[in-house]
Amino acid sequence: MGAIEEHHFLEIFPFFRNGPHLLVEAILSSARRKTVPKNVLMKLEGDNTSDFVLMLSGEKRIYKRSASDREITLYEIGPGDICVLNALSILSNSRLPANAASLSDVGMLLLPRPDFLMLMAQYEEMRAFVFSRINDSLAAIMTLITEITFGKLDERLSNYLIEKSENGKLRTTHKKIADDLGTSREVVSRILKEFERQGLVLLSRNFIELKTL
Amino acid sequence: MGAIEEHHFLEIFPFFRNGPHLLVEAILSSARRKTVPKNVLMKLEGDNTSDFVLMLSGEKRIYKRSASDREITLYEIGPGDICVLNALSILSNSRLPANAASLSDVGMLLLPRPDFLMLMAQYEEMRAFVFSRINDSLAAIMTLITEITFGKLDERLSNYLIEKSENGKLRTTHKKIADDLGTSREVVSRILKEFERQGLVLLSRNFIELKTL
DNA sequence: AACAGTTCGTGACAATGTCACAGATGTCTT
DNA sequence: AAGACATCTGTGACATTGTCACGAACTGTT
Repeated sequence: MGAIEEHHFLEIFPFFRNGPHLLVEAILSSARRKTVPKNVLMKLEGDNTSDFVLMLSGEKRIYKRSASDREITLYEIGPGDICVLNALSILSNSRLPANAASLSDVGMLLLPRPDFLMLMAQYEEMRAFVFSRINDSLAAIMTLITEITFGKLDERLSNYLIEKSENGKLRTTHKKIADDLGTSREVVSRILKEFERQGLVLLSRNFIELKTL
Repeated sequence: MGAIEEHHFLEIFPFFRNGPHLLVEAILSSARRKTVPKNVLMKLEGDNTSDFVLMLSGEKRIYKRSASDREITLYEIGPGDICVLNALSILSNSRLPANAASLSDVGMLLLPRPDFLMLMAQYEEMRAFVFSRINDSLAAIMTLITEITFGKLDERLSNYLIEKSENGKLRTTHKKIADDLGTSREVVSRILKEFERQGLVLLSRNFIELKTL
């Protein structure tokens, strides 16, 4: 494991290039590295958080679950991100209001709460970094609320397909799409089938191909 | 107008009783007081914010609007509150992602951005206060997402009626309820009428009475 | 080839959103 | 008091989305 090298850290978090060198050193000396394999449930709603998380690699999904079998993704984070809910839980010493799971193998830096609070107290740049990331996620959450409240599902789904696909190809299940969008599997299947009838996509098990790029 | 007295401020923001006296003095000396009458649109989505707002009296509604005529209330703030979106916009120097309107006559303290940033830099207690308020609002927003995604509208509506009514009485319109809940006026009218058929409420123009307390 | 587990398709019905329009109820004017 | 007017409410018809129940199709394993 060992410490991460500074130049590597700065590649992932270029924001700190303009900050004081001491801040970067402080982060790297206090933080320990952790890796988590793909598809692991990392935090449950209600859990406490003792460490501030800086994402180095991989993707993480933050989501809510309902009593029945439904879910909705609040946001995802990747390399160079932090997690709003994680940060605020630590800063205000409260429990997490959502679940977190790894979407791929994840590498991260864990900064113990006391060290994090100290850095937030000492460094203007640390605060600016955290606030801007919190603000970004919050803006995304506002957009999410607008979309689930006012948006049409077929549009949300087609945006989703475009965003998630690579080269017009997407390897996933209808259930996973439904869990991201906050709807049910049947509805996704239904709309996708309608898309297929219109010649927009090609469906097969675990796979969707977009025909109109 | 004039400066607010310290003991009055501490009644509304008891959190600062345990903090350093200097912090309270700094807030009160930098802040200017402002009042806004009822039902005034105070901020539009996309506006910039130059001041940090501390609510002294009255209620404010933070909400999103759709292209059509629909709205949804994200949260409301009252005396002793601050506004997450306001705070984060200032801290990260970005635009507001939602609208704000006064629900009643509102009295507030406005703290210019530079002063606010300085207080956040200098005082642990200021940070703790702001973070805990941001965290509370964020938790409320998470709950909102869960409810609009997984919740049934009749339950949401009956909770709303119970919460908003005083002595089982509520003076409002169906449209306003719809705008709070993020649905349409017709749907609210329909469900309310069904409640009335079940003997749960009594409906008249601009007025709802709950029969089952 | 048979089996088990998952994924997908679909009909039927319930809940919610949209549209169109009529009727009811306040307020204001005269 | 009567009428004019704006606003609020009720409702039918239809579209979209959510739920339930079931079976078919696909995949990997034995």
